[in-house]
Amino acid sequence: MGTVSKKFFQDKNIPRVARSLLGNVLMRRYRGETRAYIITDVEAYDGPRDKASHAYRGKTARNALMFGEAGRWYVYFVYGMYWMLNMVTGPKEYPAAILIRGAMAVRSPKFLGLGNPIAKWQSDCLSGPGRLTRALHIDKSFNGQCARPENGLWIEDWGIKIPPRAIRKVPRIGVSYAHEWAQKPYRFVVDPVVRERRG
DNA sequence: ACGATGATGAAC
DNA sequence: TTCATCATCGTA
Repeated sequence: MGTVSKKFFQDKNIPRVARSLLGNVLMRRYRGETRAYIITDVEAYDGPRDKASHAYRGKTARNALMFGEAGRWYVYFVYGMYWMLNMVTGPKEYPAAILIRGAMAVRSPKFLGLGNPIAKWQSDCLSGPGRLTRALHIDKSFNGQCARPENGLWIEDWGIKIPPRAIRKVPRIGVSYAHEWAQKPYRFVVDPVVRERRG
């Protein structure tokens, strides 16, 4: 329970960290209002050999954060329109990050911390990394920030457990250029059907 | 299936 | 300095 700290993200097993992030809660404070989003869709970008990763061709001005300390946001711009929200993960100098692709908005902040089953929360789905950052007003100003409440964007553990059979391991999106790495099941999604059934 | 829309990085 | 590409999305 409580704010997820740097230590959680320092694990060298990046796919494992990505998977454990499902069910954690992305928190956003914007113009005096705090909103909560249960993370349902993530992708792991794992180390210098991952051909799908920005870090594959070495350190550059854009990706330098991926080589730095875990627990900071890595936010970059793609396709002339969209901001991608990533959490820097892994040991220092090991370039890795987790892209947050989807979440469920918790409608009623009154449920904060009550441990209600996930199915009983009235919520809206945010599907797609570009839609998510647009909805949360996330832009480059978060790049390099620590994930802490003071910075307006952080992650909390509410003790929500996603049953293993509700998690689909599938290939990552939009990385067909990555050859054999494109097929690796580094995307973790909470299956919406199972999510409804189980609660 | 394709266009919007601009940063990035590699080539020249 | 040019140029292809891009961890996407909305419309068709």
